Amino acid sequence: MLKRSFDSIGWALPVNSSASTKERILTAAEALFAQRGFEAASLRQLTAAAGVNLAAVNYHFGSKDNLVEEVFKRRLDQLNNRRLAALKQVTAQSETTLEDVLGAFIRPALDLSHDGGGGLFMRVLARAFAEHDDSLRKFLSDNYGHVMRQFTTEFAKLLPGLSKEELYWRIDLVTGALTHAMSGFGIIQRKSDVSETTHREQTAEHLIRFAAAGLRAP
Amino acid sequence: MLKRSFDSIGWALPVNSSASTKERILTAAEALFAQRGFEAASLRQLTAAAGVNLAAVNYHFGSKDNLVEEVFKRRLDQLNNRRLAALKQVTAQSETTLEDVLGAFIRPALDLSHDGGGGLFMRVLARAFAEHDDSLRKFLSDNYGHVMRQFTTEFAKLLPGLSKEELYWRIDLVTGALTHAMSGFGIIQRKSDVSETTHREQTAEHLIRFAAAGLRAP
DNA sequence: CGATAAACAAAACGATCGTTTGACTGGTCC
DNA sequence: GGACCAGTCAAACGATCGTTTTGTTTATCG
Repeated sequence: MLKRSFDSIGWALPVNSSASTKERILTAAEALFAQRGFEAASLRQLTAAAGVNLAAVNYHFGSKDNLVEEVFKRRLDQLNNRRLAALKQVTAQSETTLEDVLGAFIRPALDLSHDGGGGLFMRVLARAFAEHDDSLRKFLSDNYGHVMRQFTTEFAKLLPGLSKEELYWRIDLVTGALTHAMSGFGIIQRKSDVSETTHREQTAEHLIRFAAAGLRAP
Repeated sequence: MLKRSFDSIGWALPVNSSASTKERILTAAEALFAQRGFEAASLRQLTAAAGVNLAAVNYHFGSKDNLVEEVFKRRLDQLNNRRLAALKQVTAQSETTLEDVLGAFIRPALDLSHDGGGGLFMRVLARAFAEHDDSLRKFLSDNYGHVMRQFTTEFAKLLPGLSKEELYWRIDLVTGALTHAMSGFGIIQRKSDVSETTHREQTAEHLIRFAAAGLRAP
């Protein structure tokens, strides 16, 4: 198989021994999926990392596929809720700027990369994006659709000169830039003398500045 | 395993029966890797699609890993050459605009998605991006580095007001938007009444307009 | 022609995969 | 106490994986 620099996990998983078996599986799954991908991550690696029996996955989740779906749902619901809450907050202000809405779109996504105990989920999502599965597309559309529609409506208000098609295109490109930044693949790497929080805020600022100008393009 | 809408390939591969075994394997591999991923695509599916014997892969390429690398190299070399040629052409003009350089960066990548017999490679690349493997990062850096440096130099000339760090960030975000657009995952889908060529040119125009504004952001 | 080597094909190899089975545990309720 | 049940565990199942082996065909060249 492909030689990877992490044929063994290499770092200890933060297994909370007091957590339930289900929780421990979910936590380990998120990390392992992010690191190895859905197909390459085996249930034997996963259950060993989680400190549970091999059969526990099929017992608690029915199948590996269901586990994948659960890992997704857990984080996507979080992201959706935070995005909508942030959007509600900025639109409640007397004057809402494009940067405000972009912040509500971008910051919860970047935040997700480091809290909730995981922080690797965005890589999972980036991988899933790339997998380009039709059933995944439908799943994301079902779970993301209403959020994207709300943001699109707000963007449209703030960019009245844009045609619908042009607007869809540009939001799509913003999503691409955001996904790329989140996946951490880009050339920009956090320097060791910058804290994770600071780096995330810098990323958000760069993204918002870039995206705002792109959206406002003539 | 994950239920996919294409558990069987579903469409006939354009296997040129006169092509050499090596070529047929490479062509089939590119399509299958794009569709299923590197890990999920089995040599049995691959060789069946290519119309060659199972052992042919290990005979001609040594291993599945080497095959993956060859698939990459073949397309990346093409992309690098076309980008550099396009860049050389626009910088030879009396006046080079930011849009020109962006076109030289973006158009060869978009073109790659539909010619050369494959057209699925960019999905492969997008997947690879998301896999976030360190060895892959090194591989891409080795094969991409000099091209990116040349483009960065040109961008720097055209955007004298930008700090180096800011410039790196913005080029990275442009790359993200480009990758996303190429992967075809976005909400924007080609309509059936638009030809592939037209759709590609529209994509290029949207991308260039968006990226130029983003790069020029105050 | 005979020799040499590259190319192809069929079959099997050991390993690993997701999943299932059946036994055993500890606790809960009648 | 005995019946019940969710949970855990070791062990095994059949399938599929990448790779190797072994033998045959095909082509090249002295």
